[in-house]
Amino acid sequence: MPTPTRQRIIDVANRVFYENGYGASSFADLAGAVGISRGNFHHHFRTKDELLTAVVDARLSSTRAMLGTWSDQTPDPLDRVRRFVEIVATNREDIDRYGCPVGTLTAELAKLDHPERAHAVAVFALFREWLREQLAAAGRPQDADELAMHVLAFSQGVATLSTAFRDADFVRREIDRMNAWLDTLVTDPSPDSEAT
Amino acid sequence: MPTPTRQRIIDVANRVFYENGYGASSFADLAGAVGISRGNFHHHFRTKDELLTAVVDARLSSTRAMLGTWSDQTPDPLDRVRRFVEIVATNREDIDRYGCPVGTLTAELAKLDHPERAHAVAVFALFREWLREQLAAAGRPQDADELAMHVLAFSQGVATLSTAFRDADFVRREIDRMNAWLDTLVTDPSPDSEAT
DNA sequence: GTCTATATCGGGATAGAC
DNA sequence: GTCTATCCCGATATAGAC
Repeated sequence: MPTPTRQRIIDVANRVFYENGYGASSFADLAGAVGISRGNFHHHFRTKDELLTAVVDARLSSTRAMLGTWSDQTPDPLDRVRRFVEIVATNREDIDRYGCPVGTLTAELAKLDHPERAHAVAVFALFREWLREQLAAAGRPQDADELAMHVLAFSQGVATLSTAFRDADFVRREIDRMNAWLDTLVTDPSPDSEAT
Repeated sequence: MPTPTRQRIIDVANRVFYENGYGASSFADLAGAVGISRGNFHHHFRTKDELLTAVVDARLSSTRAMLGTWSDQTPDPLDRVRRFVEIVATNREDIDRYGCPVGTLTAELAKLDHPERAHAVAVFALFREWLREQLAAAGRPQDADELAMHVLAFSQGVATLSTAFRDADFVRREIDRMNAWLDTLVTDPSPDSEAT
């Protein structure tokens, strides 16, 4: 059986929200991209906010799946972190044009003071928690969350400047720098290992 | 004499664009905030794009002034960089709610594929060039631009996650980490000092 | 320069036929 | 489930009086 219309709408909206922004995406755009009428569109999603909730849920679900795959395919926890670090290069063309899907959506919803903001931040929290687990397993249980936030900040900084300057060399250099930093984590003593 | 209406419009729009985003800011909002009629508003700025150009020009000008002040008030080039690094803490309350003015505007204009995007990126370029000068003066002429981009990426990463998680401790930790990294710059040999 | 009035368009959202 | 037709509102933008 073909993909149900509801799911097709979510998939299209996920992409259109990413490319054009939430506020700039109209029902007419979305219905046209899905290939259905606006009336039918409203049959599946009464309001735009309702659709946004479904899109964020879909992102939460696909992110969970992706992180699970990474965990399955990569035995070494530090290599898993490196796989995360690499996505700013893997998705570079999209990022150059539209930025990071998570960062740009949370930023837009913050400005709109939108009720879904917290929900969107949960996608960030998924990455944060997964990175925290890997860094704890890599020998940094004491400061794993701080380090996870640092890696997350790296990805957001690189994504934002990649969108601004569109410089592939910059992205590569920052990834190399981050990987070198990750190497130091296991050799260096963790900050409060002597304080405990 | 009082501030001319045109300038008052630019000042208000600068702030409203920052807080609500460019696309979500209507002429009615802006005219109301300035305290004039919509008709009068259009007398000063025919289109929203025209107003955006004026706002970005104002930001370029105020950024130049701010960087000049920092240069004047701070003798040591590395201390100047530290002053830049500190702004994510200084402006934390605004950043928590609205993100970085430069990063969020360029991201939005990228998604809108807006002609003013390049103009908005010029604000980033101003910071980049200023940071490059300071880092070159601090003893890193070979890789000053790379390092400048790294510092810029730091600020954007911290700003984006600050908007998402609103965690002052995280911001403080990242600033401390960046300052520690800046310390290593002068002691460490620069990458291609032996290659030349 | 500033206003009111108005034109025009596109947005979200609903009703109801098929 | 899907469509057409329609409503209502708010948005940009213009015209013209004062």
